[in-house]
Amino acid sequence: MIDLRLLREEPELFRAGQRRRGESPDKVDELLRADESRRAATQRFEAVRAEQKSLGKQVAKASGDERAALLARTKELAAEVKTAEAEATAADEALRKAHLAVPNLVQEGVPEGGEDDFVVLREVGELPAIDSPKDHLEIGEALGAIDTERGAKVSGSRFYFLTGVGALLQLALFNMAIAQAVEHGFIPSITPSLVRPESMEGTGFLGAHASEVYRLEADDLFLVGTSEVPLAAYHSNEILDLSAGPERFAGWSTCYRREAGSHGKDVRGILRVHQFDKVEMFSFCKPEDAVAEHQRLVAMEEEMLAKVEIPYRVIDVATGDLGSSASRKFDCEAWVPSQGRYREVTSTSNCTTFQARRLNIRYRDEDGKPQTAATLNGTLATTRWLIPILENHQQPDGSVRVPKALQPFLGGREVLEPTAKTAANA
RNA sequence: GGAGGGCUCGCCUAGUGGCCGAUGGCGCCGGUCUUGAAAACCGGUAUGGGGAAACUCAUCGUGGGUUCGAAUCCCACGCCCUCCGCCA
Repeated sequence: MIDLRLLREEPELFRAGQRRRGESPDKVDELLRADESRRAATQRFEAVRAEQKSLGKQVAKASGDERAALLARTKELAAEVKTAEAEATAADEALRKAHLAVPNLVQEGVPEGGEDDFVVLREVGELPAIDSPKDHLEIGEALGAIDTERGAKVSGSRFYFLTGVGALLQLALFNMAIAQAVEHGFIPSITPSLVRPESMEGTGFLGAHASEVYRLEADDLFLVGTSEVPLAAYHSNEILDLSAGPERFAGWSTCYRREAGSHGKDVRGILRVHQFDKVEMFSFCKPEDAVAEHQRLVAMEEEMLAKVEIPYRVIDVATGDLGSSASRKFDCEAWVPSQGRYREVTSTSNCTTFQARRLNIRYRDEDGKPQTAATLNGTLATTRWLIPILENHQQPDGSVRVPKALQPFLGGREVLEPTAKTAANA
């Protein structure tokens, strides 16, 4: 939710923001009107309510004819109050709807356009020279690491088993991510994967992405698509102490996505799946620190990518491809040799105060007054990372070299060898 | 699945129809005292909306109802806790 005070003062700022996103500025004007009629309705209600209260006090003291006369008047008022209140409530609801419809203000400098109009900020690392590279699934199957056939048998398409070194590799990667997060002052956390509707709603995932979300109808709970949801909701309706700096979390959770509308896209292997694991960073900070915090999160992601020795590029996502909460988004895309292109492996968004306003997350400023906090999120590692790791480090004999930084987390293993016969096939 | 208890201002708590936005304690902030601190004492200390301001309105888990008037009475729901059963 955007800042209504700022909207009243500088509506043009938000109209321009809508145009930059490629959306109509009409929503901004609708919001302005809703805001105005809510204030008018509120004032009408408050006026009659104030009268009712003061007359009510007189009734308590009065007696006899005086009391009877007052009662007659207050009875009329009671009806007026009731209608005025109903109108105020309706105006409130209308404002809320209009408020939710306006996305966050886009940060200065974000490239304009759609999905393909991102700007490449930098490319890091040398692309490996691999003759006819095998893809991650072929490598993974030879290593006895990935089993999509049985995943499909047991759970359906876009499901998989990680087995043997596949399971170990993911655990190693995630442990390395958590270790790095702890080293940088993030609070390691393991979060719920099922959340209540208000948590889902508060983080904005029931808006445009509602069809992406699994819902357990019998219990009215949602399966999260990212631990951003529980981490953001963690401090909902709280006033934080940010005097010592941002509060940072690294949450490890399983993530679930319906992948509705992506039928036939990226169907091979584990690139696009219904269930995966992820370590997600999440920061609560003061709004003035958000831009610096965003850079910090990108730096964390790049540190991880450097550790697994994968070539990547960082892109500045264009306005039309931003989520409604984000003011700016940087993605890191890893080189995938079998596809000869970069694929997204991390994404970090600066949500400024947009998400926190909706979740009612505040902090106290120097004067002790509550102010809306800023929130940011970013990926530190996911199951998808196994793809560039396996592919970039594949060797002609079918083995896979383990990046140095990862070796301690794999019991010192330097190479993953193919198994003639995997345990699963035995 | 069954039975019971609870939900009030950071925490604990008082409050059974008007004098209640709400008591007291703890904590926190400021002051007095002190070389300094502690103790003691004094004062302050919820959030949001509207208003230039004076001020005003809302909020006692949520939503409805009764009433001129509800933290307080009635109904429904939510959540938390305990016990029993079942499962792990």
